[in-house]
Amino acid sequence: MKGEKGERRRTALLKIAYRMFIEQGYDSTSIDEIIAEADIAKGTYYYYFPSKEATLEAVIDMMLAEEAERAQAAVASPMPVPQKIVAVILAMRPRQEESGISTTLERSENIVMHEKVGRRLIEVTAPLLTEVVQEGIAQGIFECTNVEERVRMILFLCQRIFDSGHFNERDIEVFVDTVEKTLGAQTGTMDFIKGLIQ
Amino acid sequence: MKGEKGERRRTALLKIAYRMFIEQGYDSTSIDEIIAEADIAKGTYYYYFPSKEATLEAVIDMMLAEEAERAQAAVASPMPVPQKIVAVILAMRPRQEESGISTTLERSENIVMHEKVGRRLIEVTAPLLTEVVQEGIAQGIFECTNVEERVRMILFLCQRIFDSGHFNERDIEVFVDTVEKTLGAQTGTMDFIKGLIQ
DNA sequence: TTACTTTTTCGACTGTCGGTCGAATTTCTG
DNA sequence: CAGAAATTCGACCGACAGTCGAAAAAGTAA
Repeated sequence: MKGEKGERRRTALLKIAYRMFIEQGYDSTSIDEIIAEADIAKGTYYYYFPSKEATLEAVIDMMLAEEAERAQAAVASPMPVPQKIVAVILAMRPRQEESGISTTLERSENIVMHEKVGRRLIEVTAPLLTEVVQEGIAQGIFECTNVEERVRMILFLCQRIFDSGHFNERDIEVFVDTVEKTLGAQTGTMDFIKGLIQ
Repeated sequence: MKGEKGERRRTALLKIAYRMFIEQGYDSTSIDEIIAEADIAKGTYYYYFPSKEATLEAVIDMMLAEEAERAQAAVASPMPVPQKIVAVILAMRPRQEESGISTTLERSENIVMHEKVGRRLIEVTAPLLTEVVQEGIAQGIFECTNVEERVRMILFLCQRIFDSGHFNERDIEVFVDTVEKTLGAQTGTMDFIKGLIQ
């Protein structure tokens, strides 16, 4: 009939899982390791999570929540449109902790986690960026139809850029060019993106 | 000092693995199932493949080989440029057998396989399409720099379209529009793509 | 306090799976 | 035919996700 103590334990487990998933990757973190770290029996773990994958899902929610909040705040603020775009794109960037150790390096593993984070990130970010772009259209900076689809495409490309070693200048140049053209912006309008990537 | 009989067994195993990976997905196909199907002892299996993942790699090679050959032939032929592009894009389309049962449906599993196939497919296809686009530039159909990067980006988007349920008309319209603009083609030049997707 | 119900915890156990290994068997070679 | 090399075998291992019944802890009502 309670649940408050239980919630705290769940959160604690979530934080441990979060850290370990980021440090060693999802696949190579075993439940046994998590419960050892938490000093907990296996049954207890499965009292709070139905499966390992459910834990990953919850961890991802946790990761995205803060980031989404920050991006949302930026979008709602009275910033100029280009700066809002920067804010949203920055949210797409892999978190420092991640890139530090595992995710970036051994990305042939961790595909599952990486993919899931990516999908969710786009889901969260797309409506925000759509709003910004529509604001830009109202201001005459952009000119296009099918905003929603264009935005999703841009975010998708953005993810690719951040993902693997696709970091050379040419790729970025093509990306910026594509963004400008697909949104119907004047050439050079989006040049500032180049700066914030490297 | 031989290897001919051995090669045949390897190929047989590869074909079994290929079929089972496609029918049930990579993750949910166990080595035990494969060797049962092949009526082979486990040691024999590992005499031919160092690991399950190596088998997947080999299977993917097998899958891509034929497709790449066909695309290559089309590119080398004296077709008009647009038709060559069709040929390459068709090669990106998920194979019928795949979409039939597992890969498309339960794509939350099979991520590993799906991802690997995707990467390899782009690796194989990119140089071909680059060649075609350069031919198009020579003919004045396209006009752009950084062809290699643009092509990779297009293939990437193409994959996304075929991937998940991103199949509505608007997405395709945006895709076609982006391709035209990124290659510097006249509006409408690439409209034929719309037809060949649905 | 006591008697009870509910929530939480425990850890031994199971089944599956990828991979190993040494020995047996077959095939090649001189 | 003898010895070497290639091939096959299957018992075995360790790791791991997940289960289960029972015990302990916490809550409730008298």
